[in-house]
Amino acid sequence: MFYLEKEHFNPYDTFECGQCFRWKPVNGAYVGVVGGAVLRVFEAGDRFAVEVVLGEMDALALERYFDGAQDYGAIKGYLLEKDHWLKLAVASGAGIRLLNQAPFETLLTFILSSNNNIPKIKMAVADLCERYGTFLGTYEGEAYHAFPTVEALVSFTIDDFKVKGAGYRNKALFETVQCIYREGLDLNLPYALDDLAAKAFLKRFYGVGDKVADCVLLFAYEKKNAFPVDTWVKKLMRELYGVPDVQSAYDAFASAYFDRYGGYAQQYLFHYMRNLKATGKGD
DNA sequence: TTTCAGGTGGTGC
DNA sequence: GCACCACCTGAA
Repeated sequence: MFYLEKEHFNPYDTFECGQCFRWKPVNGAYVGVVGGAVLRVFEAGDRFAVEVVLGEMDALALERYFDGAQDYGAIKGYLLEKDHWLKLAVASGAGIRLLNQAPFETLLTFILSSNNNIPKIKMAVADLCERYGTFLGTYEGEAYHAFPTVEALVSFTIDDFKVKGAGYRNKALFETVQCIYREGLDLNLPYALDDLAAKAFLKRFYGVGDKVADCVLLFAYEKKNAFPVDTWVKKLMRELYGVPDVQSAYDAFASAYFDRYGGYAQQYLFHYMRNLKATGKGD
């Protein structure tokens, strides 16, 4: 069993903030697939417990997945001193942890996210795994599948990628898988590359632009200063910080203002904006 | 029946 | 460079 302190972790904040699409609430707990394992996260007294219910995952891998190397006290302390909005955002999303996910899965998942919405992204990822992923077993009457590998997907046609909810993005999935295979690309390479080179590595793929590339840098390659700029983030930069509605202005503001904790700032602020909308208090 | 969704690639200037 | 625009499709 692996444990996370409540001060810097909450399943809802972490799993519903849009960084991952394979976790779902089950009987008051959260169940999700990570690599070849199925995990269950539940409240255990003054902290949360992570139990491996199917497959295997060692403590080191769990710690890495849950971003255990980072000092969240220090990150939050740095951000909430910045301004009023970050103070509110950090408080409202105090349970967010940035998960360190597998590169191939994160790449394909965020290709599916473009001009899409969260329920449909989840649907597409689930269908992709169900069809082409390795069966991991059954837990509480529910079947679980791993995310498919490059090798498993490379023989499929463009039509095979028309999974439920994918729509026209099937072409991007197909092209990306083909490109990785054809060029014999090592998806572990970007870990060792600097930010610019890593981003260029990702943008070679059809269907990967600035936003998707930044998401993969942040959620898979542990580039914690990556700052994905989507419509929500643009909105909050305009409305909270008075940034003009020009792409270059958004980029310049993000790197100058949030510095090395850009990814964390983005998640706290994003979470905050979405919750404002969800509770009907904001616009 | 429309409209919208956590963008991207293609086109035209 | 930058401004448009089409694009699958489930849900409201």
